[in-house]
Amino acid sequence: MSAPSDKIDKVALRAQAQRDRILNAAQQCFIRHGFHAAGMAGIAQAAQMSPGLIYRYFDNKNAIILAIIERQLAEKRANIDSLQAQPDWEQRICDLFAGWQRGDDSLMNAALFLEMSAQATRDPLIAQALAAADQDARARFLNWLEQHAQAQGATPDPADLRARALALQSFIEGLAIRAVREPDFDTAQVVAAVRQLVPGLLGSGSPTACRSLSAAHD
Amino acid sequence: MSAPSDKIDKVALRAQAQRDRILNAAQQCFIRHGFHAAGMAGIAQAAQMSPGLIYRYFDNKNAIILAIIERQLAEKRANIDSLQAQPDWEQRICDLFAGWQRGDDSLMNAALFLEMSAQATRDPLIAQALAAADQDARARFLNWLEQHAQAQGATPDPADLRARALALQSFIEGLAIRAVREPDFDTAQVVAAVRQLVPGLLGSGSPTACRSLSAAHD
Amino acid sequence: MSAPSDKIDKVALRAQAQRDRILNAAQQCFIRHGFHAAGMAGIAQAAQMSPGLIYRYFDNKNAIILAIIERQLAEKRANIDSLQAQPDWEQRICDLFAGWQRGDDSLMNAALFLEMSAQATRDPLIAQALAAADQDARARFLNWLEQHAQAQGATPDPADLRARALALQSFIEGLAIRAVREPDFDTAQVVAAVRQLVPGLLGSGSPTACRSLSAAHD
Amino acid sequence: MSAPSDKIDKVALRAQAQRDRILNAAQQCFIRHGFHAAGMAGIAQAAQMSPGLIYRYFDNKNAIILAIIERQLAEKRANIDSLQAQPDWEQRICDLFAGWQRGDDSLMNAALFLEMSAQATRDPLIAQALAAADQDARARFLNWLEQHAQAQGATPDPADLRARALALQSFIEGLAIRAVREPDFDTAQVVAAVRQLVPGLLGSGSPTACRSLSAAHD
DNA sequence: AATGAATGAGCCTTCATTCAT
DNA sequence: TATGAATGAAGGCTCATTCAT
Repeated sequence: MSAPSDKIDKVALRAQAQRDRILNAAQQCFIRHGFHAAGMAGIAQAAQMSPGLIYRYFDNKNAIILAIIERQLAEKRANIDSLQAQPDWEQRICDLFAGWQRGDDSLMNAALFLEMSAQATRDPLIAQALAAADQDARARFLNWLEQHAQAQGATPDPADLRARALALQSFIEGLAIRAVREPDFDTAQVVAAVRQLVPGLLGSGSPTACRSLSAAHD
Repeated sequence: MSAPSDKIDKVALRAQAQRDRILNAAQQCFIRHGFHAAGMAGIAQAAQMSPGLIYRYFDNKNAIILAIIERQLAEKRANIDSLQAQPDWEQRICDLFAGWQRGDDSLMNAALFLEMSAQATRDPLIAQALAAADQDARARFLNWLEQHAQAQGATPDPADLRARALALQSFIEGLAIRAVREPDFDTAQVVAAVRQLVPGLLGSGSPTACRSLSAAHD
Repeated sequence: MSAPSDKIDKVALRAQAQRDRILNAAQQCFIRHGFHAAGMAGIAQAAQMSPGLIYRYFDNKNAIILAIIERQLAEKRANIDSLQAQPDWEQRICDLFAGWQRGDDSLMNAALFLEMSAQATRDPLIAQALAAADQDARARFLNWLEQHAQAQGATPDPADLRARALALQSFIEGLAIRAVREPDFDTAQVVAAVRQLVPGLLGSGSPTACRSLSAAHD
Repeated sequence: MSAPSDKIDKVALRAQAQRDRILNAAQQCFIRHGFHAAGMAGIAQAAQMSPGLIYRYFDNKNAIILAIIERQLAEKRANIDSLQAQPDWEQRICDLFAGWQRGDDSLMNAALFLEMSAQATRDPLIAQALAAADQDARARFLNWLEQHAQAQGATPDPADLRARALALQSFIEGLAIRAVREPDFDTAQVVAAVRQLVPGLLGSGSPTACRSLSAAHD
């Protein structure tokens, strides 16, 4: 005979599985139609369950959106981690971009990212979640740049590092938009663009060098 | 005595004024609530007219969305032009960013830009309009970089230039997202970030130079 | 100088001309789209005037419908008169039918006749007008049959005559429906059908006529 | 234990019941107000359900109209069949007429018939359905007349028979209009009218028969 | 007399949510 | 737990009618 805790676990496990099934279905629908245009009926069908059942696992549609967003943000964090872990980060960014172009669901989906960002403009709860994720992402970028600099024996200005982290973040998000907008874009160009920019970011840590470059223009 | 063309002009002028009033109201509503959640009733109220009257000037809600998008794209083009014209383009980008943060309607509104991009995922007409604007923008960026390089007597690889144009475009769009997401962000950081990145973009054109620079520090 | 009554006449004449222009336009629209689906805007355009002006000559749309109906009923009466006047009434009915098929506006239009009949089901005012016209038509038919019988020296039962008048009326209206429903119908068949029925109606006095007619077909 | 087909049957049965409830409500509303003026809200109220529910069973209002029309046409066919089956068809026609006067819903409703005919002028789909039903009805009339003639040993001209079928059809439809227009009409007159006309139609082509019949009434 | 811009009530339809089974 | 029928509040849009000019 099974202990009562076993049963509880089993129940909880099943509940989580149901939640996941709903979230997967919802994500698929949201990507295809957007948060608003995707209907609960469609989500239910995609999840192969009745519309009513969804409400046993989520309070309402907005709760699903919120959950999806949180899942995506976790995904994003994982991506950043892998970006950091991989030695050839240029290639990693290019892989990210290719995944975005493919509309890969397993990665932080780019279309969903736009939807989320737009939604955050209105829903303070979502805005807050995104802001937190942003802070986290930038902190990781910063940490990464710091380690990189230290590995090179450089001691860059902290403010300078923050600026670079911000630049890196902006650039990557800009690439996400590009992936959505030009799904047939040649990835090779992106590689080149990344090669153009990111060395400058990780680069010497000597703003002077950079500055001298621009100074040379004057 | 008044010429008949006078009256025609006046009528046409008033019609255009009405269209503008509707578009301004709609833009306001769209920014606040999104394309879908914004209702015709709300737009009518914001435009201080009855809902029915709107349909004298626009076929339907979608036509309004399209018109708004086209207006925004024109705005975007103007921004790029001004970016090109101004000698201190770093400052110009920072100004852009500040405008985005303020949610300035007169500029290409950043929240609207997200909404548009999300909508383009589903509506082919919008996707097409955005794609055309993107091509145009990149061509302008490219032209700008070319002129800049020529002014320096450099003859960079065309593929290289295309990559830089793409990078510039992505970075600026990434900044737009940032502006929406962190309305209270310190602009000073952005200035620094721009200083970090853009010189690398405009830079003499030899990525080797860039790399050798950073190599020089090792 | 003109007498004041002259001016009044001129004004009244112009008013009547305007009313007619509106009615003609409305009739055209009603036939094409039906009472409900025809809009005041369309009627105004067809009448080459502004929508607002129509309300100077008619209280509202329903008044126009009513006026159209009354005009049609007058038309109908004229048709019956001509039916009576013409010696070859068989041919006259066939002509009527052909006119209905053509959708001839100058005759009592068949499509309009259906619209009117349907409307009479709901609007008591219209029902009353139609009922009066029906009474009138039947009286004329009756009178016609009486004269026909007297011309043949017969003295049929008045109840019998009433029944025949009713039959004639029903048959003709049934033909109107047929004309609307089968616009490409061969008129020859209708001629034959008329030959079949109407002699039976007129015929109590002249069996020979009846026989010779059908004999002519064999 | 219940077979799964049991449940499926029950569901399908209920669905059909709901469809019928809607159609009955719609028919009632359409008769009272016409296709256009009858609102979905009214139909829903008459069917004692919410407006939204109707759309689970019908795609849109037009689908309801179509379904109503098809139901009416089936009714019409049944009426013709019963007309043919009954020995005393004169009486049957009179019964029909009385039913039309009563606005009997179970029979082919006369007011609805007008509405349908008017609608067919504009909607090609409806026109087609009505045309098909007309062909069918006329074929049945024709068959009926043929059998009748053969029973009498007569061999009438086929063209002649077609003409009679057309005449019969027109006359009956004309009676339907009359029923709508004069709901208080004395049915006795109709009986007489029918007696006047129909013998001529069924008659072997021998006017003597025609004459002797009407002479028998005097 | 004439215009046509403006109104606003009302229509058809959708969809998140609930509830009886 | 699961279903899916049922609800009803909006939403987009039309159109008869009015009114300032």
